[in-house]
Parts: sequence; structure tokens; C-alpha cells
Amino acid sequence: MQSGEVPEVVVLRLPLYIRALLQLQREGVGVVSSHQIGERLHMTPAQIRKDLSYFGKFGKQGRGYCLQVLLDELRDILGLTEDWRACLVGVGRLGRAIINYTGFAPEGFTIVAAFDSSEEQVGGSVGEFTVRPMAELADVVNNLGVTIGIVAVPSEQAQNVIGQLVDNGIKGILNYAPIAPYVPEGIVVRNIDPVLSLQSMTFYLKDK
Amino acid sequence: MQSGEVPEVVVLRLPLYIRALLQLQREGVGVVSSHQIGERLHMTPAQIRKDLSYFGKFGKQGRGYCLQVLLDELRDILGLTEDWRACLVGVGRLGRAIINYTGFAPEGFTIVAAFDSSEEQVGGSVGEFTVRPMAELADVVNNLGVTIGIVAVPSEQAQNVIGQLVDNGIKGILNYAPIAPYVPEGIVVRNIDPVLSLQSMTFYLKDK
DNA sequence: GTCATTTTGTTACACTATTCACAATTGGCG
DNA sequence: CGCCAATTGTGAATAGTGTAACAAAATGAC
Repeated sequence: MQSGEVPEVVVLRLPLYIRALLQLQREGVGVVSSHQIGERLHMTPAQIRKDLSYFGKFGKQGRGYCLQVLLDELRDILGLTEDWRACLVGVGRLGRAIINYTGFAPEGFTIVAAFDSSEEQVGGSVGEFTVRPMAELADVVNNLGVTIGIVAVPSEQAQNVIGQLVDNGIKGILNYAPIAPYVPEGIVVRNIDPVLSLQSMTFYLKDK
Repeated sequence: MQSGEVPEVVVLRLPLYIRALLQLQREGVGVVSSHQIGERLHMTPAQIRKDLSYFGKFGKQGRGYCLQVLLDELRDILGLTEDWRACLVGVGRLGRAIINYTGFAPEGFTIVAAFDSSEEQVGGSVGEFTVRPMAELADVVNNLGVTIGIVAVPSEQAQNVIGQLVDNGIKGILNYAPIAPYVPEGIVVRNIDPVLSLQSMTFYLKDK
């Protein structure tokens, strides 16, 4: 299956399906229908079936999907059987919160190094990490097998930092800075931006 | 202009335009073209013009947009001329990070109260706030003019907390818990979920 | 004042995404 | 065994989004 032929919207939904399946699994469900999944996620069953059909046939007519099989397939499709290593850049308030965030590890994402471009931070310790200078980026990428960079620096520095990450071989960027970064073709960016979310929310809240 | 006739994708992009305009303003630009905005955001000028056309005519042919006018118009469209008050529920690690986050205030979003459902947290202090019990929710909504709830509780509690917020008159939810919450018609939800972002990212990173 | 240049707002078109609807199966039950 | 109810996978229909292209208008040069 070539990534190119699967619409990105579909890929973005696959993790939701995994979530729903895990939830149902905890409740003891062993065989699951597109209808049940859709209920959890407030989506139509048709969309779920259509999305899955991009990757193969995983269900049985009249019956549904074997939960465990579908879960494994989805994890495989998304590459979640590997362990993914990330480095953090920026150990200010936000960066420290990200390092202490316990939601990444259970899903197979591990932060293995912390960087900062400010002299004052370098050498200090954050959680279990000693803060490294940006100069050690190449080392870390090559020796610790890091493929993902998490960016938590002020917006003025973010584009520059992202450039450095990419130049040193990072393939994916999780960007917490409020900018629309430029990256070369083939680099994957995901932006986390609660302010944007609030700013679009108010459109629907005003005049009420 | 009815909200109903403006596609949501368009509304989601408006805050980006504001961002780009602010950036250009800081650089001393006074008149701006859709091409310049598009450059900043890596979007086509046509899309920007089309999006703006849902709300009116703000530009001059041959010249572009008066930056300040367009900025004010966009802020008005999104309801960002008001000040928005939010309450936080959940003062664990994540909640504390959100309270200390400095990105909300400059954009007109203020957290005015902090809640927690655990007895141990209630009465304690977080930043400048004394943690309140959920029972005070109605009071706060009515007396402090809170319209937005920020949810930073464990996933098992999230749906329940969101239900309480909605029952007490909250209109918008910024949800940091990894669930797809159910809310009644008319309530606006935005989810912040970095794990989902990473899980869809790896689809494009694997096998490289 | 005229002309070349720029850039908007908008219409028409191409592309993408979602929903519908149904044949094909499956499993359970009497 | 044969029938009923459930549910998949998918092609066709519908709905939604983005892009291209252009007339109209504004500017500035000469």
C-alpha cells in the first residue's frame, strides 16, 4: 500500500479508531462492528468501513471485526509497532511540561534528549535529562536513533530551530510554537496550538 | 452573516490570517496582498481571497488590503474584540502547566477559576488560584461570566466533567483529555491531543 | 491622459470527501 | 437445513473544498 494513494484525512482518523478499540477492549468486547466504533467516535459506520477499505478487508460480513486483529492491523499500518524516539528543544515552562507529560510513553513515544539554545539552560537538569546544547543535535540523532523533534521554543526561534532539526536528519516535527513553519518536502509537521483552537471557537460563541 | 453558511474549514483558517497579519505588521507592512499572506502561511492567494469573500469585501483591486482594517475586521468576525473568560478543571500536572501557560492572555483569553473533583486538591492553591470544588461551578459561571471550560482531567473523568460544564451553562470546551466527548448541539468542542498527532505522523515516517 | 501593471472578488471547474444503498456473506435459531 | 437478522465492502450519488482564470478597478509612470 502506497501512502500516496491514501487521503491524509483518512490517516488522521486511524488513531481515533485505535482509541475506540482500546476502550471497547477494556470493556471486554471481542468482536466489534463499524456501528459500535462509530458510536464511540460520533461518526457514521460507513465512513469507518470506507476508511478501512483503503488498507484491506479486515471484517466478516454479518459479524464485524475481530477487535484484536483490527487493532493489530491498524497499529501496523500506522507504524506503531516500532518504538519512536523524540528529542525536545526548548526547556522553558512549556518544554518542562512536555517532558513531564505521561501520555507519550504508553503509546510508544519516548523523549530521549532535551536541548536548549540558551547558554543558561544548557548543562542544567530537567527531569532526568541534562540539557544539551544544539551542537550535540547531530550526535543525538545519529547515536540515539531519534526521528522526531518536539519544538517548544518561543515563536521567534521556532523556524530556525526547525531548520536545524531538519538539517540534522529529523523527519517529523511536533511543533508547539504559534507559527506555520516551512519544512522541505517529505518532512511531516504537526502543530499543537490551543490558542488557534480558542480563536476559531469564539466565532460560534459570540452573540449568544 | 449567518454562521451556518460559512464552512467550518474557513473559520478554522481565519486565526491563521490574523497571525500572519500581526507578523507582517511587526515588520512595518501597512498594505498587504493575498499573495503576501499566502507566502507566510504556505497557502495559495486564491484560497485566502475566497475565504475572505464569505464575510465581505475588504480589499482594493490593484492594491491589496489595508492591514489594520483587515485585522480589525477579522477580529470582529471571530468575536475577538470581547474578552473571553475560561475556567480550568483538573489541576494535575497538565492543568498546572495550562494555568501557567502565558500564551492565552495576550490573545484575550483569561482563566479566572480552577476546579478539581478530588478532595485532596480542593482548597489547595495553584498559581494565583485557590482550587474550588465542582459544586461551585454554577456560581462561577453565573458570577464571573465564564463561557469556556478547559478540561485537563484523566480520560475516565473527562466525559463526566464535560457533562457538568455543559449542564452549568458552559458553551465552549477546550479538551485536553484523549477522548471524543459527546456534547449537545450548539456546544463547541476543540480537542488538543498531541498523541493523536504523533500517531498519524508515524504513518509517513515508517519504512524510511 | 493613456498605458502597463497589479490585485481584488467571483464564477466556473476540478478535485476530494462523505454518505447512501445494496449485493454478498455470515452466523444463529428453530 | 432453510430462513432471518446482521454486517461488511464497495460503486454510485451527493456534498463540499480548493484552484484557476478573468473582468473590473486601482495605481503609478511617463
